Amino acid sequence: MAYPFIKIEKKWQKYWDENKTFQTPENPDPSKPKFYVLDMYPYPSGSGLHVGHPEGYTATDIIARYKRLKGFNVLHPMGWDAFGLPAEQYAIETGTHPKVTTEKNINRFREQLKSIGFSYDWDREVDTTDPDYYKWTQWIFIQLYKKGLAYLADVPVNWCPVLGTVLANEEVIDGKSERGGHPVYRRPMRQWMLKITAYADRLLEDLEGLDWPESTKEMQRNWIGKSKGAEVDFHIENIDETIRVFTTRPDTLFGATYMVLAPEHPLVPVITNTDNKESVNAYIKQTQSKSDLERTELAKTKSGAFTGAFAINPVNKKAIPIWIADYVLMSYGTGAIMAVPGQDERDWEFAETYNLPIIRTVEVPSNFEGKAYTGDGPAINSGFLNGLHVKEAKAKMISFLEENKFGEGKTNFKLRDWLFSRQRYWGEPFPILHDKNGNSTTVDENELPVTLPEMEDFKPQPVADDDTNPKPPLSRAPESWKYVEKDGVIYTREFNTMPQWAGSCWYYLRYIDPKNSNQLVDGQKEKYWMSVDLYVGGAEHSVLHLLYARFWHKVLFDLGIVSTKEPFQQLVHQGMILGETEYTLYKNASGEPISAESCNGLSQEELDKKGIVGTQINEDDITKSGDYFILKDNTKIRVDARSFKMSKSRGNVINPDDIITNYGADSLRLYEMFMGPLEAMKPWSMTGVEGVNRFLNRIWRLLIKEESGAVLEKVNDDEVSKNQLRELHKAIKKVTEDIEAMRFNTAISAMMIFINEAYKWNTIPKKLIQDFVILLNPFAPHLSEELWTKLNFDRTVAEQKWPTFNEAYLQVDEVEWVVQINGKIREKILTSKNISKEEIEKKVLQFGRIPALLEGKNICKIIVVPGKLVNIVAN
RNA sequence: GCCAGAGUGGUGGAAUUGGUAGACGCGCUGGAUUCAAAAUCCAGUGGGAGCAAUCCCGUGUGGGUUCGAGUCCCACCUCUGGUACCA
Repeated sequence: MAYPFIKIEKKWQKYWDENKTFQTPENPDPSKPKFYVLDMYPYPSGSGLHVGHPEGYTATDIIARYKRLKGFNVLHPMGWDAFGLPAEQYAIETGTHPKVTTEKNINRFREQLKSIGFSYDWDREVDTTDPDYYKWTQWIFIQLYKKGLAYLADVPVNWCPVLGTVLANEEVIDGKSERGGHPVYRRPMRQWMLKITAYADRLLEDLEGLDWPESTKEMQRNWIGKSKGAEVDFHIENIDETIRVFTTRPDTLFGATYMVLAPEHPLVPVITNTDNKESVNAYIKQTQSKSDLERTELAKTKSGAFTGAFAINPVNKKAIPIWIADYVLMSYGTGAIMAVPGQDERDWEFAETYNLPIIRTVEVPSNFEGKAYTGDGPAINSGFLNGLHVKEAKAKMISFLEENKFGEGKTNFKLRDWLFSRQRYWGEPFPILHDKNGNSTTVDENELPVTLPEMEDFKPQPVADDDTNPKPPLSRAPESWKYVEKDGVIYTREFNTMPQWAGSCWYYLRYIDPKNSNQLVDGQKEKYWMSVDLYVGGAEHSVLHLLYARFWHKVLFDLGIVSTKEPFQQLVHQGMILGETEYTLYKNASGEPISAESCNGLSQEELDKKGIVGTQINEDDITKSGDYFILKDNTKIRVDARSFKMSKSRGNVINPDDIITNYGADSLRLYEMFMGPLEAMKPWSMTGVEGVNRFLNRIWRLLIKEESGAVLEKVNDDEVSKNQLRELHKAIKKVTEDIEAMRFNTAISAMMIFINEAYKWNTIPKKLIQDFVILLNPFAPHLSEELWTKLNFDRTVAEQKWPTFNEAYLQVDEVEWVVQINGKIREKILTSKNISKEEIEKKVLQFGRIPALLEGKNICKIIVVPGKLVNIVAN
């Protein structure tokens, strides 16, 4: 019989709610240390919570409850990232206002989170779509604007026709939108930009001090993409123009045999001669018509066109041909390069395609077989640089360029300014007014927020062609909203809205002071709570959210609003939870089973074409042979064993509500933590859930009479035995250390070991079990509170102190040594723990089979690892 | 291609600084209980040889360092995530 988890969990959730058990006081006791533990707040989607959410949330909840018991003031809040495309798409499809859907979804999410028993301070909830919240998002934008960090610009943007909006570079992956995977095209548009590039160096440098996963820091470094080199001016033969190029390899200037401009480079029409005009224009047209997707897909072979013009290499005055090619991007560097095929793989490929000369300027190693050589070596064919290695040659060339005014040393970043406007309805309106001459100004700060107008039709409008600018939904807002009179001048409001990232750039600050109507956050409170001590969330935000939030935080730091350089001191990503492992048997068109290796590497399309169907089969029908699974009754047939990402279409989605109903919230929490390391990707297993549920039942039955619910007689006031004390303190030590290191799986295993031991005891002293119930509390808070009450202990677990372990209790009188001969275990021997090195050596040589095994051998050496192992080296 | 991380039983995963590989859970096998089943409890469970004591093999592969390697070094293979002409 299962313990009555439904009743227990409801009871305690209600208790916590009514007593505001986990409320963080407005003015916390300053004598206590603080701990700010933050979850990445969810987007409240219509499908509710999935099992991925409670993974990170349980981890932080364990930490929060543990830290409270440890005597910390804990800030552990939750809120909603509620602006964004899905609510709006849904609204468009159903005609329901996004506000309505959002509210409904938020209520559902809140209810679900409460049903898992998370210890959030619900009085600090934030909602990015709440005007009281986005008032401050708008306020921050005004500060950015005032600092010159927000500007309007005509720039080539990522236009996604399906979504009817532009996207930031970070939101485009392989030429497709990050959300939904729709194609993205380049087109020029006048848009709001945020000058994140002004903070590039600081965003890069300050990564150093952060306790973040190395991979995430590396991703941000790559995204910022700092590279040092030089800019060099090339005069154009017979035309009074110069073209500036950026290169990271100024040392290879002698090997520049041609030059390439991006097709969009402004000097292309100027320098192209009449003979080549037609082919150049044709090439430009060809590149323009491609989407980003096609452009990357077709990037296998290099293409380009000759302009007919020549540039003069400043270092040797040689004339080199100028080409245009789409492998040079207008958006990076100067949009022009000097091509050095000898030392650059792309240039080599292009030179091969168009038969352009190749000069090596770095001596290749004797065993080198490739084409372009990008490694180090002495310079050759390079005049005054000959013999110098790359580093010295670079430095010498840069001073040569600077002395002769041919160019200068220069650092470039891959990071682009952040495209900040979206042509959608469901986002923060910009606090910006435009006059009829095209000048813009900000709304007065005391008139914030600029609320979203009520509208019937909030669909984005498709645009006919690239020359028409899309009309954002707000352009159809009521006149009373659209036009504003200020000092006798009629202004038009900005019709674009902010991207979804805006609200999440600073929400962690609002939790500190969520109701403040005068300031974004009170300075004193900010100083107390910041920075976030632990931030847990998905790795998918490694670049987007985490980079944007760091940027805003630095701007707020410069404004003196926040006191720390960085918002999130420690960051942990929870791993993805996959569906249950599936065993797939493939069958060919005639329905006969075929071996899995013949389908490996084939796409779903190719499988469909061949009529191959994968069917799921039962684990009982297969067996393992070597590295593969095979059919039991046809051992020639290999079967695929894999777990997949949960998805509606695959039908392998696990709903946390079902787990709570069938096994309880404590089981859900415990299972999510017991599955494996928090950061790892791991498959779901229903039998695993049953396993931890069994464990909770075992705890219950250890102490409680099943029929009556009363405490068992063997739970009494007896003295705690030495053995019991040791087992308890082993558990305290392990659980404490593992929580600190966020190794929750092994912490749970330590509690299981304790309970397994406890089942062997005839009596269970209350004193002993009391500490165990506290250990259990962060993991299974409902069960632990209920047991606490049943055992008639004082107040609630949440008000107790975390037990400390005493090393003295862990001591044992006897130790077991492993006796090895030449590294192989031959005997085990028990001795008192205080035996000396000499004594154990002597003892071991006469013990058990050891003398016999050493017969006829010379002992060279005896290695003793105190209290553990003796290794006799003999030949 | 490049960058980062990971490969351990049938399975999810444990193994402080190199020192008993496989903790704990799942599954499986046997037993107890039951009219029977479920649930529960007890025992066993890496592979191979042997009646047994015991021995041999075993942490992706191949080398190396060491008294001793899952752990350190070199080369390679596979998988996962990120990225893609960034000059």
